[in-house]
Amino acid sequence: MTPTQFETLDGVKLPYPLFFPDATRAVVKALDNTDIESTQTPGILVNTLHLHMSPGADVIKKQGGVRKFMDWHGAIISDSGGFQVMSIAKNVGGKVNDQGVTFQLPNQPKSKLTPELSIKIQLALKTDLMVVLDDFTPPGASLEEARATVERTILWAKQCREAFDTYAPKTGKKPYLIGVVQGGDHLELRAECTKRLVEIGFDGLGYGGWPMNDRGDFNYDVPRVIREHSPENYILYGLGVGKPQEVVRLVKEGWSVFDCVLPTRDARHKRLYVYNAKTIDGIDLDEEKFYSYYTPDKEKYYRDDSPVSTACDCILCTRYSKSYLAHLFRIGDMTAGRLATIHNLRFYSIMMEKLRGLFE
RNA sequence: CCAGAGGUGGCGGAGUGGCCAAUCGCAAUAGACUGUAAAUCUAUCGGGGCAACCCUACGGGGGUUCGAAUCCCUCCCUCUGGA
Repeated sequence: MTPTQFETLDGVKLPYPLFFPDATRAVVKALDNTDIESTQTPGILVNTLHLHMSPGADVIKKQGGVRKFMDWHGAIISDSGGFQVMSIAKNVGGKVNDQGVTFQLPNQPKSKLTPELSIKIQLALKTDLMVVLDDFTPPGASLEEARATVERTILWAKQCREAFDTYAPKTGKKPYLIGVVQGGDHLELRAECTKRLVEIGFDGLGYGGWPMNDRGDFNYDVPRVIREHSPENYILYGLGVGKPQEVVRLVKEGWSVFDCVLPTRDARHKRLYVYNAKTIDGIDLDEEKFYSYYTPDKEKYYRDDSPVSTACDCILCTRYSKSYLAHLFRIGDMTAGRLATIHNLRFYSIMMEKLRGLFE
């Protein structure tokens, strides 16, 4: 049986599937909590490494966890910093070895992360779901390179499991602990990695990072293989997944948790998602093209007093016109990014509501 | 009327004899963005062949020169100060 509900540390139960927008540094860019709540977003994701660097786990621990720190009432999950192993340590500055990772960004203090420290920080953050530190397999990695990252990922996964069992509270609800499958495009390696992680034992498995092939197409073989080798009751989590159609398809294939920067980043970058249907009831996620991109600052919208979408009940669509939004983007006001982000998050939450039927 | 300053591509604004179809910024158009180094980045941006080419272009007209947005003459217009 695929799990049907996600339980927070406070005992709040949320129905799957769940999409958590990224609040990497304990803030969804351009929004405050009342904005996020208005989009009916059930939870958010924060990042271990970023919060470790600022304000520091001690600051947040002292205040009782991120939830209290930022006064967020929904679910809150954390990423380990594993993705930054690739995006920062391997690309910009830093070192990776079996002991852990050091990160060095220009004009920033050096920062270090080990599997144990990542878990300790996440426990201090008091998130509802946490992820093991993993060694990212870069896109296009050879079998040999991929195997090396898999071995290190397994090693770290064991250490994370041990750290979790040692330091997690002995009583009460514990956070979910998620292992991460690496292995790149090598399916047999993905399968092996999955099996070995299951052997160690987790509440679920995640994978992601850069799930596209060379042509930029989403590779659905990888999640399929992971699913085939995972126990029925595992939470399957698409880390950093994905575009709307990708989320829809993975939900249909049994994946239940997602986080992604796309809706929020795209919003700030003037890409809004708009359902092709005229009303919310009319939305059909089974249609091949169920949505379109809307670029808000085009000249042709300067005088358009209609709403961005009639198949949306967000603040932007119920209150403001295309013309007003175009104006806000044109003059570069922050409110443009805010309204666009609210809209895109509502787009995703509507999508997840529609997908809920598949889990009942 | 006199004295200064100036008129450059949709706009702002460089360029003062050839390397200028003309730096750059804005606007416009197209694209990218997937466990956030990102309110970012990339490309195009006079017309046509869409390359090595040709045409129309730097207020109008005329001239000097092998060659002018750049020099000279003249006209028109704008701004500032003075009668």
